[in-house]
Amino acid sequence: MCDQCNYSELLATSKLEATANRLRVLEVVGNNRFPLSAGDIYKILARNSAINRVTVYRILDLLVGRGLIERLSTGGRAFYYGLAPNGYHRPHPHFYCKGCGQMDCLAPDSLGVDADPLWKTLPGRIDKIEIRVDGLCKNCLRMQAHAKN
Amino acid sequence: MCDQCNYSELLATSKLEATANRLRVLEVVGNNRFPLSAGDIYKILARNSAINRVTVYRILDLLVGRGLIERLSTGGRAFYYGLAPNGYHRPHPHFYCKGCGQMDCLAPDSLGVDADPLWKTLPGRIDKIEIRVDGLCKNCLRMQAHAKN
DNA sequence: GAGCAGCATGCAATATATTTGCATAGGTTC
DNA sequence: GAACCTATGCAAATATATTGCATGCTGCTC
Repeated sequence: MCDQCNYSELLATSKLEATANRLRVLEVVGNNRFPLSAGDIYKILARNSAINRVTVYRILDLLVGRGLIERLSTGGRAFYYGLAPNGYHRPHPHFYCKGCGQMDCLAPDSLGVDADPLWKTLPGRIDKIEIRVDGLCKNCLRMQAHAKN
Repeated sequence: MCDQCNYSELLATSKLEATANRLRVLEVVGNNRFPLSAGDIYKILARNSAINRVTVYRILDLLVGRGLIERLSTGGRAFYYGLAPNGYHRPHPHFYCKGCGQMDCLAPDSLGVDADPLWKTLPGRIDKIEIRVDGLCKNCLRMQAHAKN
């Protein structure tokens, strides 16, 4: 969720025409407090007005390419999308619940990471460091406990 | 790659019958010095003797379930499989080259991670922390530089 | 040894997520 | 207004993974 980001402005900054569809996609991704899958985003958008699945994929690719949003991988099969780190958002790890498939953002400092040694030794280019914590969320944990009884 | 793991023993420890196929899958995963996709594993196995794609998937699921191997997600669409951390292998991050799709293991200490704050605050169960560094490997970097000239 | 249960495997079909090819519609430029 | 560019839509294709059902093997019981 972002209260400070102005989405049309973000698009403009990236030299992208702010079409209605792009704005809607960016809003859905940006206003959600956890990352969503392409399918989720499509469903949300389609509730209000017609849009094609493929258009959503294309816009997501475009926005990822311009660095406005980031593409996260999960323990599952689909990619998830969230607002990319920028002036208002520091990079942060994510928690993926294997029970319900829900992906959550963790606080940027919930995990101390020191990447310096890596930058010094890796003989390639580093674009991004993705950290994902897999497990069971509080709810699924409780449900599992009940199921056992 | 593992010189110290005895694969039949590993299977036995997990109370799994050491069928020829399971051993072969485990060997391919274990003897490779970087994680492989299910498709890669299938292709390697099929070169030597007949095996069904589905059997490979099922064996991989089984071995992941028993914690013998681990399933890694990439920036791409397929899962990759590597020997799971055990007495001989410490958990370690991976490097995924967006250029060639190659996934490599990084040294366990290449990245300093302090997960304590997380364990204390997260109201759920943590099974695994997956760290993936995305970028371009040395080779792809060079190729890209050439392409520009 | 016949019958049966359990398990590993194979084959075909299906599901899921994503991508591609091609057509159209709307604007911009000459 | 013709040529062109870009965003979008629709249908089909692709890649990866999963499911359902059939087969064959092993060991067990009677």
